[in-house]
Amino acid sequence: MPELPEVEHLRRTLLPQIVGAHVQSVLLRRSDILQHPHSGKKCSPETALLVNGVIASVLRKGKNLAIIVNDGRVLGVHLGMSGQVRVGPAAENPKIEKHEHCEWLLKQGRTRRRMIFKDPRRFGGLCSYPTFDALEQEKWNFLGPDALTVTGSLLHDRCCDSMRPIKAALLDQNVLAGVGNIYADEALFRSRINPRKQARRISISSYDLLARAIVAVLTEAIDSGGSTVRSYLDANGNVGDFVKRHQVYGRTGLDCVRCGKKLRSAQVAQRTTVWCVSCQSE
DNA sequence: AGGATAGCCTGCGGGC
DNA sequence: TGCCCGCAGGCTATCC
Repeated sequence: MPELPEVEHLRRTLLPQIVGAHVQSVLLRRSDILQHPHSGKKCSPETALLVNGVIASVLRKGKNLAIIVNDGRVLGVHLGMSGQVRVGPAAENPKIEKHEHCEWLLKQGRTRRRMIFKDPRRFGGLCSYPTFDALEQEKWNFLGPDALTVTGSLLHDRCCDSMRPIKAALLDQNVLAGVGNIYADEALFRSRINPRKQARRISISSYDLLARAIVAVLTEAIDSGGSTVRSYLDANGNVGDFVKRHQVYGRTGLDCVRCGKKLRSAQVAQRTTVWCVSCQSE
């Protein structure tokens, strides 16, 4: 389940493969994965999917990616639960896997590559914008600050009136962009905060610990290539290693790495949540 | 109006 | 072996 570290690692592995490449053609197998936001003008799938552009940059906010071409067009990419973007050599008869909903032919110098968007569960998708400004005004400006930039006071300001459990606030992309179920549990464990504690009852000093824990765990996960729980692969098709370093996520019933007590799990904010009752008493 | 809930969707693993 | 069911969860729409 791609969260910020997986999307950021994907971005980094994508950059050397696609920046500077010319988008020669596109094949959209499922048109319903491509959205044109209502306030934007409709255009052909080729225009929406960057055909004839030269890829200039790939940006990220939270779990969202944006591929930008030299004439200003932008393609928003969201991986949802099971989305993948992969780049490989352009073969004569490429082996088409199930759920490869879109594929691009890229050319850079004499090198031709094939980029694919695959998403079995289709919680993800592609979204076309005429400009980066449009993407910001229609989507990114509604997100909270990117989780890699969060500070204790920022988090406190955005949560201190909320009656919700802190975990629910962390998962809300309008509060903070990029944290999902895995890294919410990991950061709460590191900062010894009970995931069910009401956001407004958490002290400023605990928010400081929490913000530091969020940045630390996300940074470590990016460096490990993300967490491959089921299906996550980077642009080159490689798995992420961070699962080995999960301290609570996926460890229900196992011993707490800090105190040795059994970790418990329950539904919090409608998500399976794992924590240590003994350690996380803040 | 904030917060809880339902529904979207497929793959996989456990139980029988 | 094979079927069925439950679970996984990011995000939006809808309800309370």
